[in-house]
Amino acid sequence: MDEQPRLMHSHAGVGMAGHPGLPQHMQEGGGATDADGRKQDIGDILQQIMTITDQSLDEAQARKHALNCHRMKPALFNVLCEIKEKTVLSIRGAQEEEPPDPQLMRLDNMLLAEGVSGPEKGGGSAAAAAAAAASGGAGADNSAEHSDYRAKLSQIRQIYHTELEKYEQACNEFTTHVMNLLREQSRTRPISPKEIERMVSIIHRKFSSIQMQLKQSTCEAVMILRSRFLDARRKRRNFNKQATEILNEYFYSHLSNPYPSEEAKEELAKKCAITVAQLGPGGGRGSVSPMICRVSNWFGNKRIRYKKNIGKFQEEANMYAARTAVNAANASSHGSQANSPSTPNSAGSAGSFNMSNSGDLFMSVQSLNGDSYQGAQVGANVQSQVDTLRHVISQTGGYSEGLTANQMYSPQGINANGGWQDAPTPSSVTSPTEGPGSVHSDTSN
DNA sequence: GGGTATGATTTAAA
DNA sequence: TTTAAATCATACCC
Repeated sequence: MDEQPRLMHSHAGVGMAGHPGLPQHMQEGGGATDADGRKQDIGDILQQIMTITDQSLDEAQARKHALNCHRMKPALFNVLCEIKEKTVLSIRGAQEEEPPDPQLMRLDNMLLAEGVSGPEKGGGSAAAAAAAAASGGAGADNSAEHSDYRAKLSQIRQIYHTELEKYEQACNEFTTHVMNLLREQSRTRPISPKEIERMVSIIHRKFSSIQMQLKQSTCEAVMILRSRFLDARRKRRNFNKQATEILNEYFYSHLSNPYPSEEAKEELAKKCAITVAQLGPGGGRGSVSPMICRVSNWFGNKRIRYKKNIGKFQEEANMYAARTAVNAANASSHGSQANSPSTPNSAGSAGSFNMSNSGDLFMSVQSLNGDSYQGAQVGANVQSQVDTLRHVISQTGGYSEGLTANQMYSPQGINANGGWQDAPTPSSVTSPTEGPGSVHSDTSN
């Protein structure tokens, strides 16, 4: 473009009497024949312009060149300038600055907050961190899931940036192309800088609307990913049967005070092979380890459900009482006096706790005898109790069959106030002591 | 599909 | 911070 485009400012002063669109020289020496000839010329030029698009590129270039060199061209150009002047006036109103699109702003903010746009934060994202924080301390243990989340988010981020770059490149290319075209066209028709500016802004607007679609899709993808991630975290995973049995054994053998200490919880978690659960805010019950949290959850649920419906749990209580009694008896008969009350089953075998010191066991065993509980019986011989129990079992063919719940088991652990017999002081299970009103005894005595 | 069991979460209290 | 209690949400069973 070595030739300076003839922009609109070059036509100042155009217009005169006779023919407002024609310059002076076109109206001079006017005979009828001349006028007719001029009209014919203009008509020809216009006709050529109209048909220029129907021609091949080479032909069009040749025609264009011919037009540019035509003697009537300056006159025609000025006519077009004048027409343009009026047109530009009419479109001036549409040039107003538009306020930023609120939806676009929302999308931008969201992408920024999710870590998709803006600077990348250590390969992760603000959202991942937020999700981790929302999970209530389970973050470290869920690193696998987090890394999965981060990887997917990073993928989204990458796709987003690639697409965005493509759009921007296409936008720039298209803008350059249109500007070149307009510059080229400005040789044959008047084009104001504002008009070019306007065209560019139209192009940018079109591309930004496409960008908005991209941003919207990205946001949706992030939302889906996030909801899936969080939903997965909320999923309940049942404990396996063995874990439930271990927990139940502990619960029923510590019925008077089913509040395992932190250590006991940890031990239980290990014993049960409790995996990391997806504990959300509050679900952790304030504990440090998520595994311990799950144990705490289990005990919390168990305590409240047991208390609410003791009758329902009687059979279960009987069963576990009998089982622990057998375990105690076995331990006792092997001469291995239980000596580790603090940590469940530190001496016991495969998945059962040694409850030799558990007063709760006695409560159940004594109930099996049909005797009402008497504090004086505290310290009764373990073996005799177990023998009785075995007798009952052999007679009934099962732990509870043939016996009513009341015969087998009477609700224990709950005091008249609806609380547990032992003070609900957590972590006291390590060494159950005989408090006032306590109904259990320690066999080690 | 509906009922129940059960792990997780939330809220309030101590 | 832990717990009780209520509630939610899902797994499981029929």
